[in-house]
Amino acid sequence: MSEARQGDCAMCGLHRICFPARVASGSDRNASAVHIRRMRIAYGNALYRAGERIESLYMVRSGCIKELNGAGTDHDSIANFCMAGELLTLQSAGPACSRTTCLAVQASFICAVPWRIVEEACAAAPDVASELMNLIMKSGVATRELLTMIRSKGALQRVAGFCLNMRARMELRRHPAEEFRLGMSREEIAGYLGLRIETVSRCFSELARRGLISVRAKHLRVLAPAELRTVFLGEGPMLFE
Amino acid sequence: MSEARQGDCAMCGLHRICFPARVASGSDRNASAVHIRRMRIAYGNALYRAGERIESLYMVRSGCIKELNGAGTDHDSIANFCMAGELLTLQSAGPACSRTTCLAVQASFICAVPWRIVEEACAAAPDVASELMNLIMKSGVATRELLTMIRSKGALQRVAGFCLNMRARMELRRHPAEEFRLGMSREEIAGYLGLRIETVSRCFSELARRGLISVRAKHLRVLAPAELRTVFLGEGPMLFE
DNA sequence: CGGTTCCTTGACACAGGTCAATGATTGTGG
DNA sequence: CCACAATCATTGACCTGTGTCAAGGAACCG
Repeated sequence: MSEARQGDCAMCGLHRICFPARVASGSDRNASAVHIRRMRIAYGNALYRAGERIESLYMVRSGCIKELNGAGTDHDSIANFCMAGELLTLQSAGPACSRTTCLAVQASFICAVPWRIVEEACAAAPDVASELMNLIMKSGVATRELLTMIRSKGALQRVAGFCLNMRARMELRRHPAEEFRLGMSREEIAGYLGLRIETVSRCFSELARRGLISVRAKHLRVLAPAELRTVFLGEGPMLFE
Repeated sequence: MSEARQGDCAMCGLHRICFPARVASGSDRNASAVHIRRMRIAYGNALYRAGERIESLYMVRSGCIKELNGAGTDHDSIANFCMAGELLTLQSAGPACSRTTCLAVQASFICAVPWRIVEEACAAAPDVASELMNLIMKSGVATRELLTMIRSKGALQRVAGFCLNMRARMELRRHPAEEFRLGMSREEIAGYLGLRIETVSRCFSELARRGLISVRAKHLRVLAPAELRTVFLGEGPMLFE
């Protein structure tokens, strides 16, 4: 059973893009199973909290994790949503303690590689080190893009951008991209986008009214990505009618 | 002359906190002078532009540099202001091309260390490597804090936070912290904070009316940091009167 | 000193926040 | 499996903070 849980990396749908697997198998093709630890986080539970020492690099295997600045007591501190195939911890790794808290937005499975192993792999293989550096910087770029969006775009544009972003990430992981399930609540989306839940709701409705998406509860279907992009890029705020 | 320009690291007021100096002098105490290159960027000129290959790690020695996402053609893309003693390039270093454009907000002096030297120093000294990693992550934390501020705070709070932030950074570099010169224009502050110049102006005026700061053109004086912090932390938006 | 650019201030409009009521969805116990 | 409650999402009416437009005023530069 433990054997089975640890040995199925090759079977994992994410194997193609799995950085942990590449790290762990640096020297030995079969070592990955030994070093990668699997864990399940139930809804609402923490993977780790601010102030704790982070001993592993984590990847979301399935589900959705929200990364909160600090203890995450304020509802306005969602720094990022991590979907299947994405890495956590990149902003607060190393010897220092975590500055973020990671909570499961829905029941999630996580793969973990001890940082010690990551560091060894980086020292042994320069391409792994530079890939890690690239991943860290990319995570910074994502934050900056969110910042730019929130500074300069209206509510409808933000929500359109959110839908497109989610779609792109789903597609990257080879999920069916047209229709998928949002793991997070309206409140979490609102906090992430710097809006209120009522506004998020109104924007979803408006986009649905225009026939660009369809939403029912947490099920989202992107009907017209091209027009959605037009809305996202378009100037000015929400403009009903 | 070239000797003089390169040899005065020990005379530099920033020497205490200068990461480039520490990197360059890793093996040899006197090597720093050899590897650190100095340059002057005139007002409005670029240190580098998006798409260019970055061959050095840069530090602002004096003046102020604005880091823009992408080409920086939009006026809403200011990712950061870099003041004396602060590092650039941390988010877009390495083999990839720069994703940011760096322009001089005012005439500035820059110190540069080739990334090749940085990498060598990191390989040779693990504490330099971990310090670099820490610096990169800290720059990410700053971006996240800005994001949180803009998502959750009103205009007056943002401007108060901006004043406090500037003050703290001046203090860190041993500048006189009560009164200093803002290098950037109102338009640049507005773009950075996600506001319009009129709003920034009104907020400066309001804070001055309350006796917390005094502003005349680009000269800023922080009169009551404690009360300013109260405004910054306080809930709700601007609230004239 | 005159022109240009930047900053300040005012009047007004509107996007989105707030408050409140209703409807949908999920979870629980009989 | 159905009722019931609790939570979450939607929708409407209204209000306010900040954007927009416009008109001076101050600072900078030749």
